Amino acid sequence: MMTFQIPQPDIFSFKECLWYIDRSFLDATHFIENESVYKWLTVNDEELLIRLHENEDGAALDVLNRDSISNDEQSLLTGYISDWLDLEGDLASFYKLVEKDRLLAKLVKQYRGLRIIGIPDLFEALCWSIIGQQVNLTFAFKLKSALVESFGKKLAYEEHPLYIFPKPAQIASLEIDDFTGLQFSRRKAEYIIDLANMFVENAIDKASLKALGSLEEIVARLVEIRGIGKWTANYVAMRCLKMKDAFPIEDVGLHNAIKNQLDMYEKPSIAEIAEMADSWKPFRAYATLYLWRSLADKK
DNA sequence: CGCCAGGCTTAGG
DNA sequence: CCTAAGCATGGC
Repeated sequence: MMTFQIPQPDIFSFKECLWYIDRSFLDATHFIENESVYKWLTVNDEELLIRLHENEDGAALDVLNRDSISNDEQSLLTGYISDWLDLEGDLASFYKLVEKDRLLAKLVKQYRGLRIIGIPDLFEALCWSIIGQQVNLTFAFKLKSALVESFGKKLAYEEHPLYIFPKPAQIASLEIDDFTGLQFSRRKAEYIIDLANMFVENAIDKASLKALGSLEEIVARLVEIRGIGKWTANYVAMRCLKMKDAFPIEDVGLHNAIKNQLDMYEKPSIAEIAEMADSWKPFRAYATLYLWRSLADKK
């Protein structure tokens, strides 16, 4: 095993980030034990078993299946963690922006240091958001775990199974019937298989999507894909491309969070949300994150 | 059993 | 451009 520190920003709470990761405890692509996250990553075509935890100097990363790593590997791993936990995100500016906000002022104090937990792999992010469409989260986690356990690469950490999310080529070779047994709807199976084919044909990739630059262009590009609407496009822009102003305004969880926080009798309309979210620009993704977080601690 | 769920597509104005 | 209906699969 070898260990190194991850440079971390001033405003950062490992505990809050861990809470968010642990929320998807059914997700077999990671595992949490003793406040440490275990995950297999592919770095330069090699599989590394990492353990992310916190020590007296901040966030630290162990590579469990290696005695040493190259500088190149260390910088790739550091970059991965930074992307995963959004360590570059400017929380200070966001907190400043909402310090008097009627919804967020309290939440950013309560969950200070929580950062957007990313899904760095674009294919995984898109699959996950398609899975999450119009079903409750409990069921969505169940679907993802079935997908990963059926078609992902099975590795392990000691006695715990730990998987690598299936590659597009693997999914592209499947039929709709391969999914229905996993409780996927035929429609979602179609979307995911078609998407996998796009990746195989290099019709979509993270770098060129990011290169489009603006949120509007990225969303416009994504919604051209069948099965991806505005909600999914913004969700992926938020969790994979780390666009700080991405805003899944149609999100039911967001609606419920606002309703709770403002003690409303009915969920707010899209128009009302758009209006209150105007002052959250250009950090609407972060506003969404903190509102989602609040759902676990209903008032 | 009924309503809801971190929506999308299609048909019809 | 906007609205409504239909959809598919469970959780609670």
